[in-house]
Amino acid sequence: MNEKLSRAETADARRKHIVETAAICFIEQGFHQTGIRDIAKRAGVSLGNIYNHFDGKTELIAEIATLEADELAELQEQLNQTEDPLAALEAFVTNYLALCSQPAYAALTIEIIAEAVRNPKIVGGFLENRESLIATLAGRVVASRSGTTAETAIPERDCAEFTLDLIEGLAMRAVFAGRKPSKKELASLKQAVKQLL
Amino acid sequence: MNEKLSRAETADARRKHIVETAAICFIEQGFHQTGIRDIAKRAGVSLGNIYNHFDGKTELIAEIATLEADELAELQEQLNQTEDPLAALEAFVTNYLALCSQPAYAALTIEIIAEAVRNPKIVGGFLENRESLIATLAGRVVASRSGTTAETAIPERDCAEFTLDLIEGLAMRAVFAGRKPSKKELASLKQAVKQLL
DNA sequence: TTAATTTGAGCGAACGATCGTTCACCGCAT
DNA sequence: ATGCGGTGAACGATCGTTCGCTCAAATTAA
Repeated sequence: MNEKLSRAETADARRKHIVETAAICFIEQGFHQTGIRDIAKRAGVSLGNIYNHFDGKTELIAEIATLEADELAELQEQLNQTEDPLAALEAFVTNYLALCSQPAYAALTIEIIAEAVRNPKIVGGFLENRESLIATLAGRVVASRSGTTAETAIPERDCAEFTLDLIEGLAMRAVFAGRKPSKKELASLKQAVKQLL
Repeated sequence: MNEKLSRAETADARRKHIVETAAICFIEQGFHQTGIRDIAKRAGVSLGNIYNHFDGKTELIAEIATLEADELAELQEQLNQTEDPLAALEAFVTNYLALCSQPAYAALTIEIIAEAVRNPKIVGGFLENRESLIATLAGRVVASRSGTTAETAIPERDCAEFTLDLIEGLAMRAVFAGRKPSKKELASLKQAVKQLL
């Protein structure tokens, strides 16, 4: 193919590389403890050049936030493709827990949340993807209930949110303790999700 | 009593006042966006004087973290004093949700967590109090189960953690949306907690 | 095709602001 | 007289961002 990359291609690659490097820095040092110079140095790029690709520091974390949110889309797809709703839910719990339990993912999430509190721009696509995931999840919840109709059941929307809460909470505790969730904890989690249905 | 306060008394009052002012600043602007000068100015205290009372900026957020953790002790007491375990749990859910739903409390919590990731000193008393609360909660969980013995039940310790996860998750969502949890949400939450038992 | 021109990636010094912290000094309570 | 709460100027470092510049690729004109 093309041995030489077009200008647009190298620019895109550079841009991507800068974002990834920024993510690494934010994970290791935190958003506010990371200077543009740190990112530039680590990415092997000049200080000023970063401003040729990004409006500023905020756009960097915002872009990372959307990248994180995009990972939810994959989980959502798997959630939809599995026919048996209960099996789909079980697999989702395992997969989403595995994602949230990654120290790098957790660290980034915390930085993003802390920043999003005061900067609505960052929340951007993040909430949209999550909202979409919640809706899908709620659909599977209601599907898994067919047959056992209890009129005291938790509204499926709330049930979906609670499921995410449980997964994220367990993951956060594990990450803070510097370990992966144990099999026992995963079993408890699956049990809890089942009992919420 | 004493019209004039002793030197030690005024010093303690000053210290307290500085911590509270710092908390306000951290809530409004975030930890890293707040300068020592901001705190000094707002507290009506000289810049250098803050260093007569605190080692530095980190000690301020650490002290705030312990203050936040102390609020958990009150909830724990209520949890123990109510005889009926199920009623105690219901009341706890309501009270802890109310606490976590306060925007100021939530904002501080996020700042503390984000900072605690890279500074173990801050976690200090925070995790101890939480651990104690979890233990108490687990005790009430097991008490509320007496009579209905299902051998598939979630371990009480996990059940206690899950309960906190649900409360905190719901509260965080409400705060992020700029509202209080609705009565419907509270009802769903209580229902969910019951189903976890 | 070649020549002229525009475009934008890439660079690093420089800017002004602000950061956390220290310091020498002051004055009152002990 | 001693010590400590209180002060604010000053320090060195670092911050995010801007600026003028170079140069090669892309585009247009010839």
